[in-house]
Amino acid sequence: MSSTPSPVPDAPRRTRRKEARPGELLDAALALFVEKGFAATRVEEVAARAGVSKGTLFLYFPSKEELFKAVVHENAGRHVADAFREMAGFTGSSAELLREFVRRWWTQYGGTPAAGLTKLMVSEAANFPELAQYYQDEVVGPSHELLRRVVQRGIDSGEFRPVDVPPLVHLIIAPLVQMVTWRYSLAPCCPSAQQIDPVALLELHAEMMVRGLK
Amino acid sequence: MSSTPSPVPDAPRRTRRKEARPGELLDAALALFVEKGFAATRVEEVAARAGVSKGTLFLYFPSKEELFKAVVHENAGRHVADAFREMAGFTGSSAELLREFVRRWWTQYGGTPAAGLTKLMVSEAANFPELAQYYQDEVVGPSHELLRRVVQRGIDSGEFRPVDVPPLVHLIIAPLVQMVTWRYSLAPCCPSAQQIDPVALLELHAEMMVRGLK
Amino acid sequence: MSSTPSPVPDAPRRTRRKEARPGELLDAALALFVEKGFAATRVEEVAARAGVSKGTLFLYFPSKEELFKAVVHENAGRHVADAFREMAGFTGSSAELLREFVRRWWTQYGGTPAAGLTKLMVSEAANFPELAQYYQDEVVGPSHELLRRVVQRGIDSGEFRPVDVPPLVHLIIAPLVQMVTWRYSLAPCCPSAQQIDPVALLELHAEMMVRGLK
Amino acid sequence: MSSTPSPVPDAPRRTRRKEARPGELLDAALALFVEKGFAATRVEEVAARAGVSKGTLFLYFPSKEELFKAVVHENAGRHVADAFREMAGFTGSSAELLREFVRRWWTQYGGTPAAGLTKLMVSEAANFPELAQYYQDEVVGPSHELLRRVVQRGIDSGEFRPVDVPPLVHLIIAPLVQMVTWRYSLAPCCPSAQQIDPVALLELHAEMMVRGLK
DNA sequence: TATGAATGAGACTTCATTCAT
DNA sequence: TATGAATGAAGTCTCATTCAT
Repeated sequence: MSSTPSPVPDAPRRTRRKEARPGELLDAALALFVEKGFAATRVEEVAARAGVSKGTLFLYFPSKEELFKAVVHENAGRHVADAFREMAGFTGSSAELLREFVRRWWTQYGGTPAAGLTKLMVSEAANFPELAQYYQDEVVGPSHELLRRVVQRGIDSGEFRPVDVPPLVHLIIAPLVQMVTWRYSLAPCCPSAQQIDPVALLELHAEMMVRGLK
Repeated sequence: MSSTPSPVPDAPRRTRRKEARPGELLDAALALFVEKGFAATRVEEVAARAGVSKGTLFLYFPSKEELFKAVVHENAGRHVADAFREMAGFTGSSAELLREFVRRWWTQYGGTPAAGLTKLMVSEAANFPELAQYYQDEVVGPSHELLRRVVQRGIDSGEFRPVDVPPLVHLIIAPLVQMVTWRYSLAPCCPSAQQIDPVALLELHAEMMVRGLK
Repeated sequence: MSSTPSPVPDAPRRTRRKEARPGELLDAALALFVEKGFAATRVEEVAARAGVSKGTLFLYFPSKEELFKAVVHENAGRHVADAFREMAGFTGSSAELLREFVRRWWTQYGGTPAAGLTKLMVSEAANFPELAQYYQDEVVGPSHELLRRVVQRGIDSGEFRPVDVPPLVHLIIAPLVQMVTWRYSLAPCCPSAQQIDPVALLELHAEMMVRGLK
Repeated sequence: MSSTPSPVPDAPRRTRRKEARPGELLDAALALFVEKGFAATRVEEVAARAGVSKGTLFLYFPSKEELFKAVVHENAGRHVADAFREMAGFTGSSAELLREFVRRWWTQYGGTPAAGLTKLMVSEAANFPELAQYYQDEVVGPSHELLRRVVQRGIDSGEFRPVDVPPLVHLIIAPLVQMVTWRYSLAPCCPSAQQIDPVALLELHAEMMVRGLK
């Protein structure tokens, strides 16, 4: 532990650790809040999972509620902004753009630990209304906006038939959200439930949407 | 929303209503557990909403956990069995059968307070694994089985193109589950979010599925 | 239950039962208080053991404390007064009087359920100081007074050597009290403990006292 | 009696005394359990008497029951083992050995706060059967065994007349147990009762036993 | 900065007591 | 008089938060 073979003083490592603390705590908190919910998670567990003591957690976050808010802020929004940027320069067909969106959603968000945030917001929205609003504004709203543009692009180009766009966007998003919600709630408890390959499911989903829009 | 906080406005104290109490308590518990989660709901709140005192609740349910279990048992499974029965005798086209399933799902479940159970299970599955398994066995499994039959019926008759049925069933169910999950989580907190008419959304969903299956 | 084969109306039986109620409740309460202590005994148990409902108990005793006091009053004192009377007319030797006292103590008190009162007072004296004082005045004091007279009689007649009477009385009483305390506390839990025949023990006790006094 | 309610009069709040806490809590618990019984003692009282808060008690003992068990384990058995050791090397007459046993019993146990354990076990044996058995095995059994040897030694050497040893052992022990039981139950409530000097009483007891055994 | 012992508000649960029937 | 459903004060235990070290 305290024996450093390298002659370099341990200051840099300590500094790095010190700066890494909040991130480690946020990761631990995300995982535990997702798994057990906000109320059923004890701060001591979060601290232990991050490898620090209970008191240390409170040096970085003034309360359990603030820790929760930081978890949401840390994990929300980033991916949507990225997606916006990357979708903007797309030059292929709208069908292909839709397929690309679904694929990217999985690799950048749905398949990562950050996806647990979705279930977390579902569970705790009523107890943290201002966070729910924030999540709505930063994640849900922009995501829908992005998809509205994708669909409108297809309609405008004549590739898709004219449809009522907002409801359709809900239908595109629902299976994505549902998939991650499922993965972090019932799925871990139910070995009996048949496991569906996420990628295959998403491929089929994109296919169904494209066919339904022709 | 505007549901009566107390069953009778001018009810006297200490009325004896042994028969009605369990049901009133279960209704109150469902609403509060759905809204705030199991841990964040106090038994005293449940009792108050049912119009009784804290102690009375424990006359009917030996613990908060048992109350929770009773809430799930009370609200799970009933509707699925009904749906099975009514779908069995259907004689129209499979496209119409699919549309009928979606419509019935809304009138019999999605639009009723029992739909809150869906969000409740998402939130509490990890804390009540045995209940999650029960819910999987009694509700999720049978629902998927029912839909598998509906789709297979269409494929067998040549009305639907051949598809991998299990993933498709997930795609049919996802928007339904997502809708109620949404209604009991983010929606109440976000007036800014555009409200989508459920019936219109479900009509479009059925339409997209049918088109995607031709 | 309600079918009475006898043509006699059930009024007399009811009347008899009504008058017997307090006694049945007191018996039940004595047994349970002795077994589990005052605080750990629930009034509902007492009522159930007496064959009535919880509410009925409160028709006869205004509170659990008053029930306890009634139990003590009911069982205290009676035996001592009897003993006084019977000892008064004794004409044999003082050694024989001492033996007779010990024998009578067992048949009239130590071997009856009322003996549980001894353990009860030991356990609850601090929580019911005025009852402890009452018990001291009605039972302990008179018992010691009685024995003091017995011993003094022997000394006066020259049958016993001169001793300090009050401490000796304690020594005569201790094994009696200890025996019943034991029977209602550790003995029921410890089958491993060798069972001593009470009568033999008391015979030996009287013998030791008499020998020690010669 | 005049024992310090708080360990240090001007002790600051929130002192960290991890080592000393369990012992202080056990002492406080012994005193209160003896005085009021297990059920009637509130954990908050125990904590207050030990000079800590309610929550601190649960840092050291996981429940009130475990605290009780720890109190018994802490105070049981120690003295018996000591007595065995010291009696083993005795070289005087058996009469003197008996007197020495009684004296030692008082200085090492009967006159110390640990003597309250005797009354505690009498009161709570039925509610903690496994502890009663433990107490029987660790304290009562060995004590009787020790005294059996003492008496048998006297009989073997011809100093005592032959008697049935087990009942006699009960007679030797009864006044000792009775004395401490008394001191922690009725005595504190009854100033009217004549106070007997314990040492004088025990001297007389030993004398009576020795005389009765000649 | 980091620790973890200490705190005390708050939640579940029990049960003596009340009261409508 | 008898019942037992209903009540609510009180007790055990948890855990977010504080603070001496």
